[in-house]
Amino acid sequence: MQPQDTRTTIVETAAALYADLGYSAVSMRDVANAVGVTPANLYYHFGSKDDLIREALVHVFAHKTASLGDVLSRSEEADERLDAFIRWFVHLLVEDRVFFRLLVRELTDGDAARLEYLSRTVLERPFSLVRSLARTRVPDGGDDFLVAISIIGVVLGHVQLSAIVRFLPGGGEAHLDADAIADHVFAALRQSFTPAPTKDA
Amino acid sequence: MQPQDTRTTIVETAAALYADLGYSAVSMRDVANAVGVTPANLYYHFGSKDDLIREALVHVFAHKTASLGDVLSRSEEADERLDAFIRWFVHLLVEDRVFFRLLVRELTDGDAARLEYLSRTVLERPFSLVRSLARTRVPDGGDDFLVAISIIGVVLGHVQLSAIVRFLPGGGEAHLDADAIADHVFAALRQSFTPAPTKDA
DNA sequence: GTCTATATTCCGATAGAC
DNA sequence: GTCTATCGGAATATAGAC
Repeated sequence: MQPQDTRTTIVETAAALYADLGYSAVSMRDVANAVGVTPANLYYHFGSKDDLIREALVHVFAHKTASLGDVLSRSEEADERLDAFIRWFVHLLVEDRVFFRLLVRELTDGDAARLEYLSRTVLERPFSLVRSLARTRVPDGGDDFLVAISIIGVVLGHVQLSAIVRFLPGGGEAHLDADAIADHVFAALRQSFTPAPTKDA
Repeated sequence: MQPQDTRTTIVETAAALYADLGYSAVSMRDVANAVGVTPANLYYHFGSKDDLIREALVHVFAHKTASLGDVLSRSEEADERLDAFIRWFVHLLVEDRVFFRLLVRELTDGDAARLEYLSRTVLERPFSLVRSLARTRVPDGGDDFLVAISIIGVVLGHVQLSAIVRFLPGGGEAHLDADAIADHVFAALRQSFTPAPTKDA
């Protein structure tokens, strides 16, 4: 975070506040106070609150999937690639709280334009990679699109439900560990999307 | 919605607005205008905005899982029970938009007290049922708690990602149908959590 | 039980000095 | 580029008439 230009500090501070509290719960005054400047300063750098929100989203989401290509290019073997993706995605969601929470907020509250932007910039690339991963393991008549959604969805669901794990019977700290989640999801998906021996063939 | 007492109308109107826009984005004026009364009237029925939010959540979540017991008691066979749960849960999330969106909002923004309440009233019961379902199919050394989280999480993830399905390559209306999602998730989970033939045994 | 009227604080946003 | 000062309106909430 070192000393950097005010504009970047504002964007990063705003993103963290929006992730924690939501857009409408965070006023321009709140952001200004957290940064240590006056509200008027924010209006010098950004035309409106909506502009600041948009820039904060771009800042957090941009280039977030850049490393995925490298992760997947390390192996040609299907299981290893699936494992690598799951581990990468779980760690991203668990460790980058701002990214995870803004992602969920956008899935819930984003308008069509922002959702389309989000899809193109952060999700389309990993989604296409996951979908081609899925295509090699989907059973006859299966839908590789839905398989890809399941892979992404089960990871998202796990991280989201971690908010109540400690309130559910049998839940404990061990179920919140990123590697434990990744291990479990990989073991499940590996079996799920490997064609099983059919009984009537 | 027929003519009913003002208090109930306020609660239901508020719940719908909170689900769509979020708590802080909806003012007491907004709720009052939507109901057709004055803001002062809301403060006759509810002590504060937080009280109204709390009552709206209780109204939407209470007894929401009452029908699950009946659904699961119709069969003793493991696959049929898993299928019945998945179908019931997918339809609940897809068809009750207010419930689904308030559930996601609480998972994201709820404080510990509200999350504990949410867990007890809506999630603990289905969770325990899913967990006992899981216990019969989890492989040796598997964690039935994480299996239950996966089952609930993949359904939640599917419905949540439906917001961007139309923006992803290959996505279409067919992938938004509740029964199509339920069919796919059941087929996937059935294989995933049935012990597969082990190679080294 | 619902209203009018209002107190007080906070909101997004702008003008203009430095 | 950052500030002080402020505008007009909207926020939560209350007092008191009907």
